[in-house]
Amino acid sequence: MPLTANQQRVLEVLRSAEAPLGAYALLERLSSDGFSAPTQVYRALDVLIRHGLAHRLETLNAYVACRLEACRHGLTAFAICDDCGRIDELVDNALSSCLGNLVERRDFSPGSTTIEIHGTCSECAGALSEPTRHPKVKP
Amino acid sequence: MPLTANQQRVLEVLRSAEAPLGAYALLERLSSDGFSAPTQVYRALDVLIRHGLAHRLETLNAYVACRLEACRHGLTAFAICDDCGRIDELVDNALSSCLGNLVERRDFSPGSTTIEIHGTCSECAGALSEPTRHPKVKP
DNA sequence: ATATATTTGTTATGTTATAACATAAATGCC
DNA sequence: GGCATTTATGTTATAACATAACAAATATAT
Ligand SMILES: [Zn+2]
Ligand SMILES: [Zn+2]
Ligand SMILES: [Zn+2]
Ligand SMILES: [Zn+2]
Repeated sequence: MPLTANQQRVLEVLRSAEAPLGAYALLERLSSDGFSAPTQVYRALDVLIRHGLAHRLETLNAYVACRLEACRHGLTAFAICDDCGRIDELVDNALSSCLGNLVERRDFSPGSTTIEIHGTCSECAGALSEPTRHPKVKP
Repeated sequence: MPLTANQQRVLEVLRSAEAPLGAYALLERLSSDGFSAPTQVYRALDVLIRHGLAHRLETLNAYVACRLEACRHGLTAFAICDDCGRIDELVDNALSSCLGNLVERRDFSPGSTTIEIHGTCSECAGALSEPTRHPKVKP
């Protein structure tokens, strides 16, 4: 199922970004491309997310392009560096089964699961005093 | 450290609710109590959350009273029933160590972690055709 | 009692997301 | 090709969630 022009444009901007972008930040970057209202961005994001090509980060109200193949076949956790804003996607069988067991014990039928880990990435932890690249990130 | 009057009032409303409440829903229920602006609710919530007496559910933009003692001593996951709106707090050592291992392998230093599992609770799964109690919940 | 800090009230504004409806473009059928 | 049906897009307006800024009131400490 191919993407429409708008959907491709949104995906390209997400892919070229080093950190998550909010819908209005996307809108700004796409205004030269004909986008004029948030609806257009949200509509494209909706499709991209349903296709697994992008993710919404609930704790940031922001969006990223999917960068992990395995992502479609498992539960994905996001490691979010609060210093540089970068996102790492984590898929792990142990984690999936852990959560599976946990909800099974409660007779809970899981649909979608959100896991977002805030903290400091290895690069930012190493370079203690260097300037950060994407300072606009929530604590 | 005792709570102020406003903080207690917000906490009481949260405790008496069967499902998470948004800040403006809280404001409505507290308007007869002198609350007149969202700031007042958010300020109280801020304190309650910092004290571990309440939680914010990122995927719902809503708030619940903490109902689990163990909560303060571990990573808490929230099982959110999309049918009835009820929340179950889950603390599990296996899950914690799973996540710990996972981030350690990536040299990521975790701060706070958000885990929210949407799905259907056992009661709602059992009572297949009964009317739901809190229909206003995101999918 | 008076200075200090904290809490509260109030108004305004910022940020994120959706509703509603009109237009345009693609798709499938004859 | 014409025509109906669906899908995508553009546009305007509004809803929902959250914070900034500042003044007034209250608590606390010396
Ligand atoms: Zn992904
Ligand atoms: Zn970093
Ligand atoms: Zn709790
Ligand atoms: Zn339920």
